[in-house]
Amino acid sequence: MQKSSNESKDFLRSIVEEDLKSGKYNEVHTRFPPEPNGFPHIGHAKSICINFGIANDYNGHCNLRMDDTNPTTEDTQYVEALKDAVEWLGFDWEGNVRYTSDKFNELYNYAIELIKMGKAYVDSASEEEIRENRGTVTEAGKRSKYAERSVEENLDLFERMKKGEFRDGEHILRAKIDMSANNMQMRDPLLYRIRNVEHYRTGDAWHIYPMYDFAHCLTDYMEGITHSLCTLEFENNRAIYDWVLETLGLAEKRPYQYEFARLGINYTVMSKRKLLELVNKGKVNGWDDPRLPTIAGYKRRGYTADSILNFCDGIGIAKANSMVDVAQLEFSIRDDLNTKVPRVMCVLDPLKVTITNYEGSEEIDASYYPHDVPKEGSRALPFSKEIYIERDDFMENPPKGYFRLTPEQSVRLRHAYIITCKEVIKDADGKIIEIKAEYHSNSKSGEDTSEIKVKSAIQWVSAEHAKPVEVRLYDRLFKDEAPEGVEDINPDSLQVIKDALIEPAVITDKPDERFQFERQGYFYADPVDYTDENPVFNKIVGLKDSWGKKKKVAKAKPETKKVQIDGEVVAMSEAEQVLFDKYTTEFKLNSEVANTLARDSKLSSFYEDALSELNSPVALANMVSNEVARELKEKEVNELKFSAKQIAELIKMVDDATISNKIAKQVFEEMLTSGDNPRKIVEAKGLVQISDPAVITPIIDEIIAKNPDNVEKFRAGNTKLLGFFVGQVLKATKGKGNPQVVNELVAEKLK
RNA sequence: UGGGGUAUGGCCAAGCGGUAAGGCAUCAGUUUUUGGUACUGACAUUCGGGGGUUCGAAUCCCUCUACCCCAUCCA
Repeated sequence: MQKSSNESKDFLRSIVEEDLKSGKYNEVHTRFPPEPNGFPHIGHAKSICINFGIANDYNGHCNLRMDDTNPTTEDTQYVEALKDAVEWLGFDWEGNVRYTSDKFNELYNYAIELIKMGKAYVDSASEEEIRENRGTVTEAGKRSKYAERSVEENLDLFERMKKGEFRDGEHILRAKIDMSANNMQMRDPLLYRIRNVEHYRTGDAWHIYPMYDFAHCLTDYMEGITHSLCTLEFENNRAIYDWVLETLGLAEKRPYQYEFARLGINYTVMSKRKLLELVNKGKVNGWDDPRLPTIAGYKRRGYTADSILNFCDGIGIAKANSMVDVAQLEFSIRDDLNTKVPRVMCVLDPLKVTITNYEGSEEIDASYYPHDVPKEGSRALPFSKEIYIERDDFMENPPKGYFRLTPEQSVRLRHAYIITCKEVIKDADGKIIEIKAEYHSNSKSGEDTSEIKVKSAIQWVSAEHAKPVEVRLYDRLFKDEAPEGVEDINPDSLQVIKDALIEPAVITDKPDERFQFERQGYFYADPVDYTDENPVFNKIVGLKDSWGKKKKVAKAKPETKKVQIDGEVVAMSEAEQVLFDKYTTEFKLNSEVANTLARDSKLSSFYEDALSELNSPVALANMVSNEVARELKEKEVNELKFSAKQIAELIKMVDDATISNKIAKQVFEEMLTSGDNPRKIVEAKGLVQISDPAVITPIIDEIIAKNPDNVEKFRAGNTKLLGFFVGQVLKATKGKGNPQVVNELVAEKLK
């Protein structure tokens, strides 16, 4: 579904929309291109949502592509996990899964083309030499002595590489770009390496494999991708992406790469390396361990696809590295399950309660859903003399604000009766082992005439009817907000309760696979270990617990104010200093403007040119140091469509009050693109400013009449609204109102 | 240190010269037979710091600072 255009959209969608509108492409085509060398995690989910989501939003297509160019790490079990993840999230890759390995032939031919163009060469230097010759971030690299080989020799060598005549590492194919490029990626990047190993799909057909930088752009191109969306760490690689396509002359409807920030979540790790380590070291039970941020883990834990989708939607897409709070994810799943899932009762830490004045048993018809969830359904809930309640729900010496059962405070058994504690029985160590209580026969849920006021209703199960179940309680895997590695693991991340007690309907009727255990949280029947003999439930997420939170002492966080250090400004050269002095003393420019001008020779010469046309040093300086400077950042003076003389003319009109500063900027924008004379623009658009109060006042009156609320707010002290009114009036005059006059008049009127 | 990026409340995030959106979290209150949910309200005189331009700056200019990425025959 396409978002309405006034809704704010992320920068990627803005780009896509723009490209569609301009006709750059007729249709969007994205791709989700993981390497099948690990299990997908929630960061992949974000990428999946972006790529497939954008394709869906704009009626385009999205390919699922295995970027399988490195035979040593990849495996088919990972491609299955990847396919499963995309499918589970509800996306459709339309047709076959794509593989970069399916394009090995075409890729090889493109490499040959590059060699023939003299743009690629076979380097026979050792790995170490290549690294040394690459230089450092501050020093240029040195081109390999093999770079001068003839096209024929390169072709011959490359073919023999392909045939498997060499050992790993003996030769390598590189692009011939620029060994002194500031962008390290452009220092003759590697294109093909020899790998005498089997590829999980192509077997032993190949002895050479393309590198990411070579394969990715071309595969995108061959698949007809329009927008190649990847994470921030590939920003530097964009230059090669463009170089390969441009060099090969693949300009028509070619894809362009855009980068977004990868997802980080606190209290967990997201890197493949660290995830693999957790699995391999046995810190968790496999890739689908419910504590892991893998898709398989979330799935097994009981997260719904909808909750993941909503989460991804909620966190947005931007370019700032960020760390999302797990609370956001937890909100997504609670929010989703709240309206979907039946409520049942389960006691995790049982405390026996004997109801001394109750005999026999009965079945209560109890709704699965609370009053505010519009779903139907109920179960038979057995009640009897002996029940179990949660140990936490009784306290002999309660703190203030405790709502549950105490010797003095009665409590309701959810869906059943109110009970009152009569006796507390303890063992030799003083541990409470049983409560003797009395029930109030006229207090039954739904037909209560007892008029007893209780502060809460607690969960319980009938001792005789309850079923024992295993419950696995998960907490965050790491105790550190930004964990480094296994040393930060939370030792209590998994707690297994072997003998929890659950009401029978859950086991016998199986009304669902996800439940809310009332007052505790959401739970999921473990898809792997659950059997009728040994039911197992995973805790998905706890309910919000404002009581538990209240009990915790709020720890004071040390308020550390960040100290801003001011760095040293580079000193001016002598010539710059001379200019600066001249500007400040002779022309009376303020030091900031003088500084900007003096330090930039393009600006200062432009300024002086303009000054020779019009003796208005301050106004010209402001224009040049602010507006012109922006244009001269990336352009040379001769690339500008406007001249210093035209700027002088523009300022002349400001000086003689023909136009306002605001209009001057508007005219300047126009000059930027059209190169027209400012006077001509002003005349053509009728931009002469309106300063006559007689013209402006009625407009102000109208605006004031239209916005009574804001007038009131303004008069109540919200002086920021002055800007609002001035803006409105200016808008009404199409920008021609003299802002100073408008400002004064508005302020006067609003008094 | 060269290059490429990014800075808006505790965490995400809109905003593109005219009243600082929204979500999560937090704190109050109302409803409630879940200390859940729902609802109501509070929560940035200020946008990394400092200057400048402008009637008006988170938005334009200058400058400083912090953080991230790049020197794998990984992707």
